[in-house]
Amino acid sequence: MMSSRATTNDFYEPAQGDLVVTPRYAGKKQQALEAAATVFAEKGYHGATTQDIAEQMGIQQGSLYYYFKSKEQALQQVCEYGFEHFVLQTQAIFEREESFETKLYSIVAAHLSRYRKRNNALKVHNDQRLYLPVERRARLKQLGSQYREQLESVLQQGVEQGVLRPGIDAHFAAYSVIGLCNAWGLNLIRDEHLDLVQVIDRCVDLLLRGVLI
Amino acid sequence: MMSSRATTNDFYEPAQGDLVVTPRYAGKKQQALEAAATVFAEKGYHGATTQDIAEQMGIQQGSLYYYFKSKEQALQQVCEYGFEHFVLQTQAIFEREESFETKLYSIVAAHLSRYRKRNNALKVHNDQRLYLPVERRARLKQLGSQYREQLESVLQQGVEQGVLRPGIDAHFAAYSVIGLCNAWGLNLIRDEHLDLVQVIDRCVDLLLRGVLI
DNA sequence: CTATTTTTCTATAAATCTATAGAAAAATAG
DNA sequence: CTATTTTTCTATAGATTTATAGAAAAATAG
Repeated sequence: MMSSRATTNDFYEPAQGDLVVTPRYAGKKQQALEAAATVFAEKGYHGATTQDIAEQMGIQQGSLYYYFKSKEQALQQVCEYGFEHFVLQTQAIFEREESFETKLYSIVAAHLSRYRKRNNALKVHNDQRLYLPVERRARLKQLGSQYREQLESVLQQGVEQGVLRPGIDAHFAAYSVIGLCNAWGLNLIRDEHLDLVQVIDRCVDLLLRGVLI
Repeated sequence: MMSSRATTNDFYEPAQGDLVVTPRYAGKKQQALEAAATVFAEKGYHGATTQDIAEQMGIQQGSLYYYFKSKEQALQQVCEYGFEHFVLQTQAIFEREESFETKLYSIVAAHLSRYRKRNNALKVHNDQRLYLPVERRARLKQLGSQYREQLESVLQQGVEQGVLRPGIDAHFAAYSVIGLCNAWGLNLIRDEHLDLVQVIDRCVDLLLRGVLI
């Protein structure tokens, strides 16, 4: 029996690139994604070679093409893998019934925790996705909008409920939350000794109350 | 007469790489730096070729090596050029005698304005400098520490003068200011229509007062 | 104008990298 | 165990890329 592993189309294949898959293949494909994520995160997309990725997996360079059609497809799949995880995980938080402050705390905590887990795929998404041609970024764009819109609506609700100052622009605030989290996320990766909980607390505190007395 | 353009050492040469320089050379070298900055900013260090840079300058690929010893040296010089400008410009602000709020405003304004001027070299410094081997990053590290320390001392003064809440950690706050500015800087580059002054006002407001009522 | 110096060009060596083809090895099914 | 399918390996074509050398052209000095 033939599996449908060899799809004819690069773009519409499902996330893992396979319709019918042996358990062994699924596991190795996962390994391939993580090897690619590790290498792309460290060396950047163009700085990394397929040789590097294969080495990281413990296979030969040519064998890598059993799991990826091309280096570019590997980048796309790593980005989607990392960001999808992230967005779906945060999804749940948006739907909870909680106070604004608690919700913001959960969002920041989820965002920063991911970095501490050294999520290479998410880092690759943040730093390298723009090296993909636009056609390959459609899904990423959709996920990004979804995330930002939901974050915006949390903030908008805060304004409407009178918890936030009336002058606060939800769009601006959403970008700022994301930006601050990404900046501290990098620090968390760089500096092993940073206390995750303390960083979360301080970020939330800064966002809520600012620095003034 | 011989100029000392050909230095024997890659690392200790002055910023422009030249001790004695004809005016024509100086101008062209400047062009070379900006061409490299433009190309590195758009395609990333590894994604860019010396061919791309030469094309951007309007010369042949081989001719580029009259201005740079290597592609790596070009990246180093672009990063130093961009960051040095930035740090020196901001230097002045730190030394002024002004209220905390005014000072913070000036700092954020200076940071963000640079991005709006599409400062490719600064973007390259932020995004690509880690692709340089450590030996080539010594000066950049020094400049970075200098900047962060001065920003920290502004914040520390704020705490000591009782303008800022006692719980504020100057180190954390300094990183946050930089992180927020860099995040919005990218947006300013991406979206031509963003109102610079509005972004500055909102960033400062968020940092000072947070989002809570 | 002529000689000298500076700048650019052309051509190319040498290294590297992606992607493919077909053989070999390993795993699985009957 | 044998046949089939899946996975990996080896070898390599073909394209790109960095960096260098030496000739040619342009600018400058005397």
